[in-house]
Amino acid sequence: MPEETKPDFFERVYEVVAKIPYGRVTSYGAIARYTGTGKSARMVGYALNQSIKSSDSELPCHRVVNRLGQLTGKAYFGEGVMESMLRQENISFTDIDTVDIRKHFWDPMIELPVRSKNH
DNA sequence: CAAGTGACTAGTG
DNA sequence: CCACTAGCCACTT
Repeated sequence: MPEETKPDFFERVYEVVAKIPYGRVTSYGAIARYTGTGKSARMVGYALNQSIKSSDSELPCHRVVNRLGQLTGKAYFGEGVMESMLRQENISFTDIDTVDIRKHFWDPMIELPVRSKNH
């Protein structure tokens, strides 16, 4: 029987998400670009969806929002859970379902050290 | 195997 | 600003 044949892309997404600092948020597209796939922002959300199902993921997937700061994945956390988690981290909101992404945006392309082959 | 779906985004008009 | 399109790709029907 086939085992979990997850693409490496999923694993790379998990690595990046695990490094999002407390009190910061990033976007699906930003993660997609950092992992090298560019336009597959949809798969980032898909990967997180898979991880959240295995409850012991421990990934701060609540810190991932869309490019406008909207909590497009809140439905997968339970009622008001995502908002609560973000507010607990002192993240400010500009609307009912929207965080102030300009203030809290964390771009892995900038903030994470680029993996160079020379190290 | 074809068609539909989705936690997205950038582009066009 | 709004509506629509194309690209993306794993997964479901």
